[in-house]
Amino acid sequence: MFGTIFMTLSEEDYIKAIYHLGKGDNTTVSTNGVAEQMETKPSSVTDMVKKLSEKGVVNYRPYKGVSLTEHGQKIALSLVRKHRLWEVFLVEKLNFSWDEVHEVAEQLEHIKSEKLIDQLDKHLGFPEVDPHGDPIPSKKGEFKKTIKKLLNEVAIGTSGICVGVKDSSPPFLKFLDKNKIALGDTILILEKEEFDGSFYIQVKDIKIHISNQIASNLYLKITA
Amino acid sequence: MFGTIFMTLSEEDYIKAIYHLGKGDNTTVSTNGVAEQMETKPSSVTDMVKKLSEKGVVNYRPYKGVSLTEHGQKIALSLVRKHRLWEVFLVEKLNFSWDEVHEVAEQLEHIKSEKLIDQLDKHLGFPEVDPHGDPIPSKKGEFKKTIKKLLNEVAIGTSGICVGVKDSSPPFLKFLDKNKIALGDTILILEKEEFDGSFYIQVKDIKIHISNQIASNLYLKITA
DNA sequence: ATTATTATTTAGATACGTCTAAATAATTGT
DNA sequence: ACAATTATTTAGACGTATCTAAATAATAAT
Repeated sequence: MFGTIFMTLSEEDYIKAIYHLGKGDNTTVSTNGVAEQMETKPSSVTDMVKKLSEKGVVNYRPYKGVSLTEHGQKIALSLVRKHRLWEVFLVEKLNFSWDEVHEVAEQLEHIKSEKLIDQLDKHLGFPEVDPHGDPIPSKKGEFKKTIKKLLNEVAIGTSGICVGVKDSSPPFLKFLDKNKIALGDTILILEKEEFDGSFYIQVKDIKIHISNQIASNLYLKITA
Repeated sequence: MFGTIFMTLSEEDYIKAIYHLGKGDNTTVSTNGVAEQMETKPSSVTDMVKKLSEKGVVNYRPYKGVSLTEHGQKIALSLVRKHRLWEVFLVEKLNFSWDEVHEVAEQLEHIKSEKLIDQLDKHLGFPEVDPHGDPIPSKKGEFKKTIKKLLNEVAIGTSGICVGVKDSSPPFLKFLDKNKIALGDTILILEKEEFDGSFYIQVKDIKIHISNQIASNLYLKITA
């Protein structure tokens, strides 16, 4: 097997876009779809997709759309791996917040060095998910599936990452803020109070008690 | 003052090359010099230097050479700062060895995020020198001067980073290896034995005794 | 099924960064 | 001081990645 072919920055961005549009499965995606995702013009996509096809990383049939080859998928997964590892690094080691990491990770994911990524992975303690709760592919490209659930639907004893709210009214957000619950936090479900459906949960080493109404408005991402 | 103008990868590389050729002072350097440093052709340098001149980062007079403007120097120092901080990161946190860091740092130095660098600096404990003993410019562009000296010429009590050998014969290198002295190691001069000119030194928490002959063949880089 | 609409591709242009070959300026040797 | 040499620039070309405008294919509507 030859080492991964050299891809330009731009080529890598297209591969990632096609990957994300195809939702990780190898779905065929449209030229216009890619153009929108990349904030570019359809004609540019056609040009690039032809080139990627020559390189053997996508399957392209004019007017019929484009999908990643096996090789293309490997590259996409490697990029996703790098992106998410860097996100963990930024949050855990450099005090970035949940919503600041994407732009920087978008740059860092293009750095080419196998050793760098392997060592970064080790340095971070081989994390399984990124700060948004999304799974980090292994070196070989395997990764766990995750699902999004409301907190009140999650089994006792499992933990997940807070990824969103159902109710985004100011009072609710204020409540979360007061209780130091933020997006990106890992939440462990300790116990359910059957009497009123309330929950005992643990957020960053602090145990708190939340009503069922709160629980049914918080989305967690959990490893399936 | 406006934030730093956007520079492409290529432009940044030229700025750094001009900076290094000018040895940090604002010396005027030749087109051919830059071409050699960059491993490119003189005509390419002329083209780029014209563009950089338009952008106000270099002073360029045809046939007379090129130098950095104050703005160009700021950019160069910022690149050097980033490069060296990343080198420290790679060695201290990711177990890279002395000689593996350059290529990767060369890529990382182009990442654009002020917060990233500030936090990285903090994460590393605000280091003053990189693994090669070269000083790291502060955010404002100031940095300490360093000089290279033979170990036997260094004052007692000072420490420096091992950056080279005068005698590179196999027996000498084998001696260094046996005594766990490697390039990049910080060496502290503890005491000098006046009787035979030998030295007591400390390398990575270990005290050792070396002859004057050894001491006069080891180069240290010390902060002036 | 034919037309209208939308999606996609092609053709030709532009900006960037590079190159080679030719022209011109600066420097060196005698 | 002039010729020879070397350094530098100019002119014209190429590859990458993009764009606009026009042409063509696929899809939807009646």
